[in-house]
Amino acid sequence: MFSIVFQEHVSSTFDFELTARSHGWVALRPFQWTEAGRELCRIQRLRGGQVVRLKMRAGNDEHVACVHITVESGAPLGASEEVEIRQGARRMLRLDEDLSEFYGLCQDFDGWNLKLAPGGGRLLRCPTLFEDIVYTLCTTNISWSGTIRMVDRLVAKLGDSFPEHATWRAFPTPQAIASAGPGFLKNETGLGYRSEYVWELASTIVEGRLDLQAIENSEKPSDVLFREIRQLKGVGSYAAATILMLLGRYEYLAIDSELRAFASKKYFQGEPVADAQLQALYAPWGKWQYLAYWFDPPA
DNA sequence: GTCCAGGTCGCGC
DNA sequence: GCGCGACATGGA
Repeated sequence: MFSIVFQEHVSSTFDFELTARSHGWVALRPFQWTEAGRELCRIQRLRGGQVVRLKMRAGNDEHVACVHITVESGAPLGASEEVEIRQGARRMLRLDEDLSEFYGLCQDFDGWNLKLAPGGGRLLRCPTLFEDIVYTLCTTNISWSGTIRMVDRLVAKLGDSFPEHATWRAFPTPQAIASAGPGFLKNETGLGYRSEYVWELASTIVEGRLDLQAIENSEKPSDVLFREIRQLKGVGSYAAATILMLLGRYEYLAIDSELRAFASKKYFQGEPVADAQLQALYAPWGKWQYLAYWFDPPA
């Protein structure tokens, strides 16, 4: 077994643990948080097919925030594989995202008292947008325990294994999900009616009819992107707003039962709240609305 | 059995 | 554009 350590630096304020545990993604396979080592682990399949294990932890450099990435693999890594791992880690931890404007607003926005510790505000992502979208589809119309279970089975049934550890599996590729077919997803992963959506997403990618890389790198305004993402089967306004968040765009609120309950309790004395009222509530935050909600402390 | 979960689709109006 | 029932699955 081979092991190597990379180091990634962050230019601005960054707190590794706050980032790793910023929202539910850390509980979804193949992510794993190890409390003892304060490590974020993930089994990852590289484009070339090799399956590696990443263990990420805070760096101990006093002057520059950094992340240590230990990579375990069955074979030595090539240069392109190192680049892929580094880029994946930067995406997961949003090391290239500039939140300084949001930090500034948190300091001095009248009437608001967001609970954002220094170096927080970066919501964990998967190494690829595809995985983020599948996760998101698995959060729709289901309890959180159901989301965990569905993703767990998806990985267990269709993910590639780490060498000599059959149960350490990476997230399935679009190819694996596309060729498995909707019937397999429905019968083996418990995705239920979402099976069609996940299968269609994977298939359109495999067939080249959907270019997620183009969406990832798009310079288009967020409202245009929102409408494009919204075209994906199974992606409504909640999911589209969530996916925009995962693209680093925070101007759409992901309105779901959780947000409704939270805002109703904190701002409307427990009364039912219309979506328009929720929009109006966080509208002052402009392009930072999603984060404003996420770090808005309970009453 | 019934209801609902970090919703969305397709229909009819 | 808006309101409505159906949708798979598992837990309360």
